[in-house]
Amino acid sequence: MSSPKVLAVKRVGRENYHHGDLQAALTDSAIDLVRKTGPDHLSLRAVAEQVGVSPSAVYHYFPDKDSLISAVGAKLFIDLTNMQREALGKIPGRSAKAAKLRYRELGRTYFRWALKEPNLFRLMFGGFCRVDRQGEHLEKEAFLMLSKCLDELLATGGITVTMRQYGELISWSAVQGASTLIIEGHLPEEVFEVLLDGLEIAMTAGSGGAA
Amino acid sequence: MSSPKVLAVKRVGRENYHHGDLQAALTDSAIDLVRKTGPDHLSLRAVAEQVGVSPSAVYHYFPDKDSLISAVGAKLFIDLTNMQREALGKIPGRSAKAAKLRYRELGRTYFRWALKEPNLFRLMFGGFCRVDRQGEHLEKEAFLMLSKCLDELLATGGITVTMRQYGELISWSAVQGASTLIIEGHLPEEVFEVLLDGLEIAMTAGSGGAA
DNA sequence: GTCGGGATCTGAATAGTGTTCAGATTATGG
DNA sequence: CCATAATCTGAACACTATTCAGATCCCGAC
Repeated sequence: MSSPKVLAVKRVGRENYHHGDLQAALTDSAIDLVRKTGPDHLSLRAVAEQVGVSPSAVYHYFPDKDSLISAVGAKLFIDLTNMQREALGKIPGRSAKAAKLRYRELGRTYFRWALKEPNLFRLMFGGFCRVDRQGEHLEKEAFLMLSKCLDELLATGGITVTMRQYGELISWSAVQGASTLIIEGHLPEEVFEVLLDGLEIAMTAGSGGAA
Repeated sequence: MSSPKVLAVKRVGRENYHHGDLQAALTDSAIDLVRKTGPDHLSLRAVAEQVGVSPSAVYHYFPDKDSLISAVGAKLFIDLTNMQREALGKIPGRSAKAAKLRYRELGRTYFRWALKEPNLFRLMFGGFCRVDRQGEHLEKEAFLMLSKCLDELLATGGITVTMRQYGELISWSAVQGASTLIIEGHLPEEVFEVLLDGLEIAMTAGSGGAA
């Protein structure tokens, strides 16, 4: 994800002036720096330098630093949604077992993302980027993947009718919360799988046993 | 909470030099400014100015700005824990109803804190402050309040034996996650009560009905 | 009392930040 | 091929964190 190709694709001509796609190069570089330094401590000048451009050039594509950060946030939400979609794609089948696997993998993907790139996760959910129109649209897709997953669980008897209506809310909140608490050091890493066990049991509401 | 007394308690003598408790005055002022500006965008110089002291004076009490922020974080965790304790104190009784009320109020207190002071909440859980020894001790107290609450729920039949063992994890994660998602604008404010309903039902695992 | 030592705070300086803007550079359409 | 628009630079401004030599004050020893 997030374009592993070379940053700052320059044209052939002179040293700088008009290189290929500065806007994307800037956000890519910003992601790279945020990953290392954290969403605070991100320097607009460092981003410009890494791309090989003057600081003021940034202002032709973003009105200010916060807008650049918001653009980064938008890109990260796209990346995460894509990973969720891929994760689901790798688990086919209409069985109850497959449905449960998909549900867990949805949560794991979310958590793995947070654990692998805590600083990017902090950028997304730490009040750094203001959500906009297309952000809502994207969020709707991620939400729908979860909904569909829950519908399949309901159809295969994986969850009760009563709990189905709380499915999205409880699942998303719990996974989001556990991810935060773990990367901030308030809970040990191992508890996440335990949480998934607990969620599964809670949603089945007495029809199943222990993990 | 957090000492509503006048900031920057000065001694009688000259204008500045040796005012009462600079360390506390600095953290109080920092809290005040973070509340308005957010954990990023906090200026050490602004803190110093609000207290009426030179910027370099800060470095006699904190090695750097991050340490000041960490101190603020520690204070906020104390405040939140105190509010939880107070909330529990206002709901006495050993009945099942009282136990459920206490459980919900614990979650509501957490959420109300986040909703009332989003910037302080972000400071606490946004990777700004590194947790230390006494922080762990404090966290243990908050965790124990939740555990006791769950024990009482179990004793009064409010939750199942199976779910009891996941109680702290699911509750804390879900409340933490929902608070984050709501203050960041990914979920509407009203869903929090719905989440509490869902949690209660999930923990009772089929023995109860709808809210 | 007063005098020295230690704690406390100041002032100035350094290096780095976001942001603005006049102008230099380059690409492109007529 | 040239004018125009898009793109980027360089220098400037106000602000930031951080350091350190020295001014200031409190307190205990004489």
